[in-house]
Amino acid sequence: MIGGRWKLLILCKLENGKLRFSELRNQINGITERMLTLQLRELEKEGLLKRNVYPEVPPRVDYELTEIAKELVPIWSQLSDWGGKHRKLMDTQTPK
Amino acid sequence: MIGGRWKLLILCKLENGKLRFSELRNQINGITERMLTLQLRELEKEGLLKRNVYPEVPPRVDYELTEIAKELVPIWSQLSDWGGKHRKLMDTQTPK
DNA sequence: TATGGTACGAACAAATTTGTCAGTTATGGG
DNA sequence: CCCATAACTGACAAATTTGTTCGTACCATA
Repeated sequence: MIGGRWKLLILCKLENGKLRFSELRNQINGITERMLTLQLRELEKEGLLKRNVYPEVPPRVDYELTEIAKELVPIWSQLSDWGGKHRKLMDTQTPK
Repeated sequence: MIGGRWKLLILCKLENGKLRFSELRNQINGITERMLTLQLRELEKEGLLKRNVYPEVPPRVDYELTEIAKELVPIWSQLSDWGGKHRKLMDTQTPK
């Protein structure tokens, strides 16, 4: 469910609260609008995030983690710690 | 590093000790020899598992988790717990 | 009337990951 | 000599994921 190039990254950005589409786009280096849309849609379908549309002009939409996704936060933070600890291992694949 | 369709599965199988190539092949439903080889090679390069070749005939090779990979065990077991707890969420993608 | 910002969608192409299938090596047993 | 076995390897194809480029609706403002 959280596989692929962007999903974990998106979820992490939402760890500290709601973000708008454009905020996510700006914070995630290299993602295209298309990919962001696709991934957000999938995460929504999977029940990991909630999409809020505000009926304004210009349009405003934001995203937030569901309760279920919040339970994952401590887990991926452990993964992140592991990654930090064994950083050298990852040099083979981080260059890009 | 542990992304893709097979890697976590392979690592999980090795949680309780060494397994031979053929044992992995038999325990992992649906994997082809080619995929198993490729994934094992990558996991080895990444430093997550160790390959032992015994100079016998017929040939024997087995694989085991490295210390570093063992540190990941509790983490993916938490992921697994999370999955069990929210199983209904996953019905969308488990059918196959 | 023309322009701009926001959050997309659609058509298509490129790249990456998986899968299929047919070998290969090495050696002891019949 | 021929066969069987374990663990692969290589050529190629199919499927999946990502990326590129353009277009849309909406209304406010100049």
